[in-house]
Amino acid sequence: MISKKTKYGLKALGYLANQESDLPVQISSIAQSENISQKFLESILLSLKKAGILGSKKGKGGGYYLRKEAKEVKMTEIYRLLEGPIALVPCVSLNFYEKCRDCNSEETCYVNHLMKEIRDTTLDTLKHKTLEDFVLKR
Amino acid sequence: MISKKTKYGLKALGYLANQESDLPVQISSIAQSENISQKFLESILLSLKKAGILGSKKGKGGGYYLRKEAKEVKMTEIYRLLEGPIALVPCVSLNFYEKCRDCNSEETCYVNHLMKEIRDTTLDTLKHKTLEDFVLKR
DNA sequence: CATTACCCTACTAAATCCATAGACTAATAT
DNA sequence: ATATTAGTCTATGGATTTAGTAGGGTAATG
Repeated sequence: MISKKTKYGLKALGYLANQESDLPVQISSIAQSENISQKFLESILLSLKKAGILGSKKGKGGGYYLRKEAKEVKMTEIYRLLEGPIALVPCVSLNFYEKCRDCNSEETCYVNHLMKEIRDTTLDTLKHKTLEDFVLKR
Repeated sequence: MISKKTKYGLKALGYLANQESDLPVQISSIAQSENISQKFLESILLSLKKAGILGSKKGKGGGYYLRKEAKEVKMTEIYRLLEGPIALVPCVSLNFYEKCRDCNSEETCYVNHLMKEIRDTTLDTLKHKTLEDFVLKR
């Protein structure tokens, strides 16, 4: 299960990607359209900005906007940024690896093997996705 | 990320599946071999028993044992029992479905579509797995 | 000067992980 | 038979972490 943070972040990014113009969109618009707590969304967008995915502009006419084209924004990047590891267990994570304290050998660990398989399949579907897949065809 | 409960449960089931004989195995043996807090493991095994996967025998020579053959124990069943939904979001869960409060249409929800894809792929790998896949070849 | 992002803090609520302690039950030894 | 012991059952509680909410103030921009 992913956190609300991730879900909201994805929805917000989708909303921005579906924008006609490149003008900044203010937080309140996104929050309202996507039914997200504005304050919570604030912190999410901020972290996306710090990661370089979003840009922002203060003052009148300000708001958030995508810094790259939608097809340049990789889904794996977003997911790892918002949610963290894609793997279901730290010991099979590529970007957030951690050794299990409770098992001495990963080679003989059944759980390890199974989780590796799952990681690979979800990674496979995520790898080929970008924000552009969130843009609705019209 | 799965919980420790799920991880420990899987490891314990694997341990039982790898047993030579059908004799009950006591909690302490499993806990020791797999480096799991014995008391925590107790509650996990109990829930597996209540679900009909494990049987138990009290008193001297007692312990826990598999009630079915390893290949009869489906991985999807175990996962749902220990961890809950396989889906990453309630609105795409088959067994634990819940409507999102924040979106009105699932058809036009980007997140929904993406998460459905991920669900299908992990379900695909889990579907063909049983406890037998945890038995080490020798 | 109005608008909007930015930043900080503190709180609540829930879940996770695990410890502790005792009750109960069945097999074994005497 | 009876006592003993190995083991499961049950319940509770607590420490820690995480998710999410809320408020209020600051800084930049038009």
